[in-house]
Amino acid sequence: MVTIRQVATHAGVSTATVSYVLNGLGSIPAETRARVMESVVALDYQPRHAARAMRGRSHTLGISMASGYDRLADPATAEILAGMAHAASLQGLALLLMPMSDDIAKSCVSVARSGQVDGVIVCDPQPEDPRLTALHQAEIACVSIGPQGNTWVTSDIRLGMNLAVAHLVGLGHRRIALIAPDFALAASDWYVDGFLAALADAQLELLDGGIVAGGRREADGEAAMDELLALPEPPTAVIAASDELAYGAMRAARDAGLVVGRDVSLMGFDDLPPAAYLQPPLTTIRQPRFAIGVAAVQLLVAQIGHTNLAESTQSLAPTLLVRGSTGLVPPTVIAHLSPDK
Amino acid sequence: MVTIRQVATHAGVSTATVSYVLNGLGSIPAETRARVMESVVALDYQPRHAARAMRGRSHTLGISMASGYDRLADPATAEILAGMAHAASLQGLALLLMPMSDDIAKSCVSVARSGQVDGVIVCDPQPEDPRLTALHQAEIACVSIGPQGNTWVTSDIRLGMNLAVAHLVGLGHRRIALIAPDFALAASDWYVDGFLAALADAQLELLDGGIVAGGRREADGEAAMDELLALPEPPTAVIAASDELAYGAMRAARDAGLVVGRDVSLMGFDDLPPAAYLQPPLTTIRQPRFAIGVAAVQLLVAQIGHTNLAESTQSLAPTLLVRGSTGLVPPTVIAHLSPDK
DNA sequence: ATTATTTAGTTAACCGTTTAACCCCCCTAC
DNA sequence: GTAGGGGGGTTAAACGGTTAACTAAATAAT
Repeated sequence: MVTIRQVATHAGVSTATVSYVLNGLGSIPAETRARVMESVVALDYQPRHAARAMRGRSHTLGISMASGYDRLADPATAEILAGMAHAASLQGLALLLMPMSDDIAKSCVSVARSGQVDGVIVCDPQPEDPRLTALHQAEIACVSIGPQGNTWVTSDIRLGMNLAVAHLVGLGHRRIALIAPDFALAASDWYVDGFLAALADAQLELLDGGIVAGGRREADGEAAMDELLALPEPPTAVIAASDELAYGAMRAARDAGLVVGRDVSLMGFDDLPPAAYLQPPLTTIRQPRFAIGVAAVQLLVAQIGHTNLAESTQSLAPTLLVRGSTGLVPPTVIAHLSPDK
Repeated sequence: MVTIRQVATHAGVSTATVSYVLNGLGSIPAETRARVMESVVALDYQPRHAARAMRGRSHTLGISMASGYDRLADPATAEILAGMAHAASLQGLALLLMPMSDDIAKSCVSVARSGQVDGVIVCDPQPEDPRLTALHQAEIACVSIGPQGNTWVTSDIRLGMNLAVAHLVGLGHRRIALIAPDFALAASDWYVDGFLAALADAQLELLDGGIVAGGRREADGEAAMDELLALPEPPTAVIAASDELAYGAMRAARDAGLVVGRDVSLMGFDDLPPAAYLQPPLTTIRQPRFAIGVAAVQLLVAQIGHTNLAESTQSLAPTLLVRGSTGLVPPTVIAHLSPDK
């Protein structure tokens, strides 16, 4: 274990001087600086992180997952994490996957209060998430991935919905339905609001039964699609609020004897790995996940410096990915609709 | 900032006693212990991690990625990470995504030598990975994900190949080909060796041109499949060394007018998210990724305790997932083969 | 009755940095 | 000639725990 003292002795200076050189502080002439650096290299000195962190910050950001680390295995979460790791690495910050006990809020705050991290990124925040209230009370800098708390970053769902509807309208669709997301989702309202706003933008009316309760799993999407297809006047295009719902919807359409992309258009939302491999490949809205991770780190870093825990939020733009599951509105339906209007 | 001294004063004992109580050391009667704990709760005391880590260990494991954190976005990597996070959390250990500079080996070792982590898990180790040599030289505990270095954990590729071949043989296939993986992969030999051993087990001969150079990307798989289908006597079943290769192979088969699962059987290797959504769903070998992550943490923890950095390796069993892309050998081919033997 | 052991604690020396406060010397200005 | 002002350092006090060494009293063994 080489300590700063040994370096100081070797270079013939005091430990303070070594410290100043290493941190680029104080007024040290180039000659002394060089001598110190030589000793640092010669002894292969590496400052102890713990000793360093005792005074200043830990230069580490914590990541808190809701209820178990299974969520990490989710490709979407992984991509956000990759963005965070990238941004953190650029700033020389480390990312800590915080260990957690049964009481997640408690373990999350205790890790932060122990000073092991300078701030926390809260993933999958629930409405009234106990972690957020506890972190706020302990005055610990934090940002959530999703619209919850004071500082957060999320995907602009409304814009995404607008993109989706505009794409379908561009293909001639006028009867567009929505398979809604799990209402437990923090941003669930945004999907519906965005959808309605986009319809209004296109001067379309919401069709009867045009918004059907979805959920989270594939089976929910399947049931929802069945429901839509059973409508007296079924939609010609369907937007699922998540790719997973779309998987199920596609199966339902196929089981009903329809060719997706020709007889009925179907869109997903997320762009998960399977989307491009479905038959037909799924047209979907790609969430800017990597960018969300990057932004979260930047927001948190900004918050750590200044003590003002001011509100600060960021909505990042998703993008449209056109693949095979959407196509021109079927002529028969146009014929059917024309006299209708 | 509540310190241990304040707790000691509040409880009317010395700091040493508080420390002993908190760490469950020394001989402290229940009554004193209770008094101390009361003070801890009353003052809402939280020990500083840095101060603690100055003497003992940091109770943190480092994770080193090869060349950039993009790999984190890979669903396979994410699942391993989830396993690591799970196992670490159970032991009250935190996981640190180590920041890295241009010189990955250097930054990796310096984080470890600074004592910020007690050991390192090396992901995607390359042959002669500079991180491994540097870590070993610095006598830092480490385990790699993949067969490289002294201590590692990986999937039992040979067993997986055996499972795959046995499955196909069970369906009546005798002409089985392999699309080989990227030869830069540390375990690439295992795929070929395992395949050959499995053929031998089944008393089958390797057919001419039965192992074709693959690669890593989908396009490689497509080209390889084209090559196999152009053989004078093409195989009735093909094993791709990765799911991604299989995606391409499936496309090639379809483009050649074959129905996968009927005219030709195709297997993947990995079980990535899209596999179940291909048309037909891909029969594949599921890698025990979560378990690999768990095992890596356990191996590392074991190594950190004992100073003997003895070799220790672990191969975990993959499992067979039968889906739609494999089926009974086509009767025509059987007829064609029968007189041949 | 004396010695040995155990129990229940205390004291204080660390751990390796950072940094406020100080010192000394040389130079400049008045 | 002396006060003032930097440049170029040094000293030593934190920081907040842990833990070896020690003490004092109570109990057990001889």
